[in-house]
Amino acid sequence: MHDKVLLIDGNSIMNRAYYGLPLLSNSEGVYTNAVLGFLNIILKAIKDEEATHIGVAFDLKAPTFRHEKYKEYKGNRKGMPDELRMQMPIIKDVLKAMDISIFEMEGYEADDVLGTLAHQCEKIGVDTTVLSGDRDLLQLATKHIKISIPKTKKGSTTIENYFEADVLERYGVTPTEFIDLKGLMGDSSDNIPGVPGIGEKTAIKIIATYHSIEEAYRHIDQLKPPRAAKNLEEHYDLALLSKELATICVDCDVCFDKDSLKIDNIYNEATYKLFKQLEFKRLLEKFEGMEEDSYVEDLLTEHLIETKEALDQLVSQLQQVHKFAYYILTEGMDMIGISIAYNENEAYFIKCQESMDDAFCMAQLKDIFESHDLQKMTHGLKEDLHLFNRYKIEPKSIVFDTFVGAYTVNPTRDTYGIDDIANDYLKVMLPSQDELLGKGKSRISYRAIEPQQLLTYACHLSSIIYRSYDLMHAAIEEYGMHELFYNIEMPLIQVLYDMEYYGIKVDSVLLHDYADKLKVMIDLLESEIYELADETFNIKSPKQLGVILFEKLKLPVIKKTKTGYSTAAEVLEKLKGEHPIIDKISEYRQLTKLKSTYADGLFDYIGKEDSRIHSSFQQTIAATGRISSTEPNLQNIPIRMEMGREIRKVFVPEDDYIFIDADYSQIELRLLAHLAEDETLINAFNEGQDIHRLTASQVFHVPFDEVSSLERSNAKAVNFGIVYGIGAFSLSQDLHITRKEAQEYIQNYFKKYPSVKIYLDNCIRYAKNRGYSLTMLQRRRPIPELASSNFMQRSFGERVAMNTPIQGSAADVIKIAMINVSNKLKSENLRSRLILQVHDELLIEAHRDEVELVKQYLVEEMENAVQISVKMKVDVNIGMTWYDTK
DNA sequence: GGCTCCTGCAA
DNA sequence: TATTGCAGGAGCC
Repeated sequence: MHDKVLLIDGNSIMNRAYYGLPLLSNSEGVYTNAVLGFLNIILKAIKDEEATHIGVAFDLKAPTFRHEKYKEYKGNRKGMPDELRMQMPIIKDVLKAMDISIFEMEGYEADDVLGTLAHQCEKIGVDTTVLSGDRDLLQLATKHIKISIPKTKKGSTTIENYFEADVLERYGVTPTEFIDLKGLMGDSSDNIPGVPGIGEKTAIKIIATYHSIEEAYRHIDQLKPPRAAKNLEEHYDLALLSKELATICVDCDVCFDKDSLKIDNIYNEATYKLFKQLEFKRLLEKFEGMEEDSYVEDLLTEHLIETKEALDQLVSQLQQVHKFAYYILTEGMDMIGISIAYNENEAYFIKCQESMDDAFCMAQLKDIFESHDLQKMTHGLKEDLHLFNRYKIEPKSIVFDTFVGAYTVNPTRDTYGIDDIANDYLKVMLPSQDELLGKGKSRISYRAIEPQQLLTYACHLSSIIYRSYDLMHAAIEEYGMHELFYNIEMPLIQVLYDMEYYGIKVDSVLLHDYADKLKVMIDLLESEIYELADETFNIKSPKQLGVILFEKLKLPVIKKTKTGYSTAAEVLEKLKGEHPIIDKISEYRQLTKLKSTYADGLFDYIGKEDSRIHSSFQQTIAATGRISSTEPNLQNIPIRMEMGREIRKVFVPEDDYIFIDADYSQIELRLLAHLAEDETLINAFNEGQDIHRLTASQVFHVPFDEVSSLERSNAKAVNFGIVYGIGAFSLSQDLHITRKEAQEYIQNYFKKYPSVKIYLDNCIRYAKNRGYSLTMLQRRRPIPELASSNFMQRSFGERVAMNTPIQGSAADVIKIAMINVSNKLKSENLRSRLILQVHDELLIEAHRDEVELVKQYLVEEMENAVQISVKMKVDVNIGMTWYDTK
C-alpha cells in the first residue's frame, strides 16, 4: 500500500466543527461539540484518503514573523469564543491519546508548518493531503499535494478537493499565483491590506495576464483599468508586503520524521477513556471488544467464593476488619451474588448457586451486616434495604452510599453508576451494566456471561466502592457538605425506603368506576368531534389534529412546533370561540389524560397482595436536591381541576387509619424573604399576612384592603415568576398582558422589594464567579451555562442561579423535616407512618388513636426543621381519602 | 423495540 | 422567551 500523509489544520478544523454542531456538553458540563466534530471530520478523512500517516498543526497564541513585518496582521481578528477555547486543550489530549503528532511552532502559524511538512513529503515522493477550512492553503496545491476543504451543508459534510489543476480551473490562476492574487486584493479576515481599490475581479484579471505582482508592475503602463494601474503604482510597497504576508512559509524549521506520523493504534485504552469521559457514544462503538481487556490494568486479586467453607472463612476475616464495601448483584428478583472488598488490592465474589443459595449466603452474612462495629459502604442503599427486608436482616452502621455520595458531590449528572464512579474518581474503566450485558432485545443475563468475566466484573464493583469512598468523603468535606451528606442525605435513604415499603392503599373498585365514567364521556366527545370534523381521525395525534384544525377547518395558526402546527392547550384556549370543535377537543384532551395516565396508568401499579401502590422515590435525579417519584409518579396527581382532583378519592388509608396531610405554606417565598433579608417580606410573613395580596397592593399601587381578586392572582403569578427567575415575555404570556406591562410589574416588584433584587443579582454574580450555586445547607449545583457566550444559554444559567438556592433550600428543609418526623414516629413507637412527599407536603397514614399526637409532632418537626428569620408555617388537614385532606 | 417529539400533570 | 420533575401516545427507523 502506498504511503499517504494527511496533514490537518487544527485551528481551522476545530473552528468548522464548533460552528457546525450545536453547543454540546457532557454531563459534567464540559463543552464537547468542537472536539466531536473535529474527530468526525478527521476520522472520515483518514478513511476516505486511506491515509497511513497523519499530523495536526495548531497556531500558537504568540505573535508570528508576520506580526513583526506588519503589526496590524490579523489585528481585527476576534478571539475564539470561550466555549471553543476551552475545547482546545481537550482535543490536544485526545490527539495525544491517539498518538497523533501535534505541531506547534513559535513564530509561525499552522499554515507554515503544514506547508513545510507537505513540501518535505513531496520531496521524498509521498502523496499528501492537507485538510483545512481555509482557502489560503490552496497556494500549497501541486500535483502531489491535495488541499481538502470540508463544507458542511445541512448536517452532512462534503469535501472539495484541489490539486494544482483544480485551482487553476476554479480560480483561473495557479496556486503560486494565488499568493499574488491575495497580495493585490488583500484579505480582510487576516487584515492583509492589499492594494486599495483593487478587488477580486480586477486582481484575477491582472494576475491571469501577468502571473505576478512584480511582472504586473513592470508593465504598469499597459495595465488596465487605469485606476488599478495608478493604485498599484502608488501602493506597490503595500502590495509586496501583502504578498509576503500571504505567502505560506514552506521551509520553516520543523522537525520532520515521516515515521513518527504513522497511524498506528488510534483506538487504544487512553482514547477509550477520554471518549468515555467526553461521552462520545457513537465513537465508543469503534472500540468493540475493548471493554473486556480494558480493566486488566486495574490490578485486583479476585477471590471466588462458592463453597460454604470459603464463605465461612470470609466471614471470619470480615470480623477482623473495621470496614468493608459490598455490592449485592441482582437481576430482577434473582440474586446473582455478593461482592465484598475490605482492602485496596483484593475483592471477593460470593456466587449464589444451588449448593449455596441466596438465602443461605445472606444468612451467613447476617451478623456481619447487623454488626454495629463493622462499618459498611455500599452503592444504592435504598435497594439494599429492600433486599435486606426479604432476608430479615436489619443492617447497622452502613456509613456511606457512593450512589448518593456521587450525586451530592455533583447533582447535575444523569447517571451515577459504579462505572461512572470508577471513571470519575479512580480513572478506572469498568463496563456499565448495559455494556456488559447489552441492552434491549439483545440483553443477556449475568449468568450467561463467562464466569471469569463475571468474577472480574463483580469483584470490581465492591472494590470501586471501597477505593472511591475516601476520595468522595474528601470531596464532601472540602465542599463543606458534611452536614448535608451525613446528617441529611444518608439518613434520608431509610426514610425513602420506608415510604416505598409502606406504599399507599388504593381503592381499585373506585378507580375502576372512575375509569369507566371517563370512558363514557370520552366516547361521547369522540363521536361529537368526528361529527364536527366530518371525518374520523386520531384526535390524540397532534399531527392529524393539526391537519383538521388548520387545513380543513382553516382555523388561524397561533403557534408552530419544530415539526408542524402546535395544538397545545394554550393554542386551543386562544382558538376558543372560533369553532365548536375546539371546546370538545380541549375536554377530550383533559379526559384522555386523566384516563390514560392516572386511571389506567395507576391501575397497573396496584399490588395484588396488599392493594397498595409502591412508588419509587429517586434521590439522585433533581439537580436542585428535590426528590422525584417514578413508577408511578405520585407527585403529579391532579388537584387543580375538580374532575382530575376526584382521582384523589381512590387513595385511602387502611382500616383504623386516617390520612394526615401537612404542607408548608409558601415555603419558597418564605425562604426568599429569609435569604434576601427583606424586612417587608419577613414582617409580612411573621405577621401572617396574605403575601399575594401584599404583593398586589405594592406592585399595583392599591391599598391593601382594596386589592381585587384579579390583582391578587396576577400578583401571585409575579411571585411565582420571581422564584423562577422571571422574564417579562413569559410573565406577559402567563397573564395575557403586553410585554411592556409585564416589565412594569417586574420593575415595580423590585422597587418595592429592593433587597430581593440585590439578592437575586448576588445569586447570579456568585454563581458566575464560582461556577456553581449553593443552597442553605451547602448543596452545590454547577452551572456551566453561565460561562456560555450564547445569550440563551447564559440567560438560562442566570435563571437557574436565581432559582436553585430557593428551590434547593426548600428541598433541604423538607428533607430535614422528613427525617425528623420519621424518627419521631419511630421513637414514640407509633404505628403511624410517613408514606408520601410532594416537595412541600408530607402525607402520613396515621392510626386513629394517634391522630392528635401525630398532628402535633408533624407540625412541630416541620416548622422547626430549620431556624430562620421567617416562621415556617405549616397547614395540616385530615381526611379519609387524599381528596379530603384539603 | 427503541428513540424523539408533543403534550400535560404536579410543586 | 419562568424552575424542577415523570409519563403516555404518536410516529419514525
